Amino acid sequence: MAAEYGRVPEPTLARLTRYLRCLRQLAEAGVKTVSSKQMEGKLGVLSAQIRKDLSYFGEFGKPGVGYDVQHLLGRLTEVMQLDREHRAVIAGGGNLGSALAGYAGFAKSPFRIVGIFDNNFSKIGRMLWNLEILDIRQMPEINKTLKADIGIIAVPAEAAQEAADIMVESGIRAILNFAPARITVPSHVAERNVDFLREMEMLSYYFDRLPPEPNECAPPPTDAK
Amino acid sequence: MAAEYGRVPEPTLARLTRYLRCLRQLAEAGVKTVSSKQMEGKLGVLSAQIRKDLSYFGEFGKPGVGYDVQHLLGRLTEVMQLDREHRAVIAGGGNLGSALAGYAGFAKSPFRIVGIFDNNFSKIGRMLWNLEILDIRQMPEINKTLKADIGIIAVPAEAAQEAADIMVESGIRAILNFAPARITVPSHVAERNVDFLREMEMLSYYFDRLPPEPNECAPPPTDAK
DNA sequence: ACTTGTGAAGCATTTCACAGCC
DNA sequence: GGCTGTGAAATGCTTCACAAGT
Repeated sequence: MAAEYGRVPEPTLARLTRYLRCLRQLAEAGVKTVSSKQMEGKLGVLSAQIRKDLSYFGEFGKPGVGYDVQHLLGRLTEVMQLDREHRAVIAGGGNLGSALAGYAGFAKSPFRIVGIFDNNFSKIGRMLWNLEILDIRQMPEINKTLKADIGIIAVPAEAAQEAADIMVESGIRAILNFAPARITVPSHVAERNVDFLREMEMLSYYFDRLPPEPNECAPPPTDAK
Repeated sequence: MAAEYGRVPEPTLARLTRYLRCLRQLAEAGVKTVSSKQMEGKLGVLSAQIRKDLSYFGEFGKPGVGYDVQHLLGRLTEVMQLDREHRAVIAGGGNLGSALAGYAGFAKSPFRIVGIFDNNFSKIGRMLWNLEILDIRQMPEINKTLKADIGIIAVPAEAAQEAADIMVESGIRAILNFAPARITVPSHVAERNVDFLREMEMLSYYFDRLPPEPNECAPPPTDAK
């Protein structure tokens, strides 16, 4: 296990999760076989890109035929390590932490929320869904039994680094940071950011820089490309 | 207005939002002047990268001195069009929509949530924070008065495309999609995705592919600041 | 006839390195 | 001395195009 594949580009990893979703749908629909060209039609990713992405992890297809849906689904699930349960704790019992703890989409995923923590005494002890909000200062001790390896940061920007530090001390190996602030973690801890304020700011940039809405007329032959 | 800068790489725009946050902090701290090298120290972005990014939009610095914090902050805020209010509507009155509608971080941003919609009659009419949940089927009509230009999709994956279509029909010009599903929009509408399940799946990949935790030995010369 | 897997070409972004200015 | 702005080099990712397999 934990096969070594050399450095895989991050965009490839991101697309892999899309291939997986597509394959799950195909499997559910009972489709036996799929070609990279068919997936291009469904996903809008060039077939050559799909084949190149898959080639980082092995040879899964048969020339002239395509890929066996079940087999490819299984292999990619292994590659992404989504074939085992991942236990996660949340830091922050506010709106966002609460929404994440109750997210229905986790049910069909390998991720389980096993603990929720806050530093605010008015929240500690309260129930959120089926979990009691615990004192974040006790996370290192409590996680010896919780055994979570993923930490989700859902606290205000100012508290994000502090939460990250406690998670690292608690033995967390991967952190998903929702706070609009950069955190620093040691190199043995994986980290990704979900920063929706940034995404909104980027949307803002594109205002008045989009093509005009086509009305009824034939589009002008401006071939600005 | 709406100055044309040629094609700006997306990674540059993403970093611009980080420069802005850094500059706001510096301005608040009363710092007058900053060099790209100092920002490299704070952000971990190479000074040459910072200067190249800024060069897409103009020449803001003085050789030998650096950048005037207030001036650069103002110019970048204009460039990103964050100097005017953006009105946003949310589709989906569940956990996530509710958390977004109540997000305290919007207070210090140019973004205002002006409406929240759902298709579920058991939710329509209920109050969420200070807003009544409205019938999403009426969004095209209601948005004539709301005049929102950003739409936030916080519905389950299966309903995401439907929500996007109604938003486009309502005159929305930019969509932020939180659903773990790809949506299709016309080219005059900007679109970005916030897909935290994907981020968790990518974290999963890195398990057992991280360097080992250092124990007692001399700390590595990581110059994290 | 159709599809995979992959070198090689093409393109985009990052990093280097330095002339010019304070 | 220190810093900016920017061509040029280096790197990394995507797309092409085709030999080989079914």
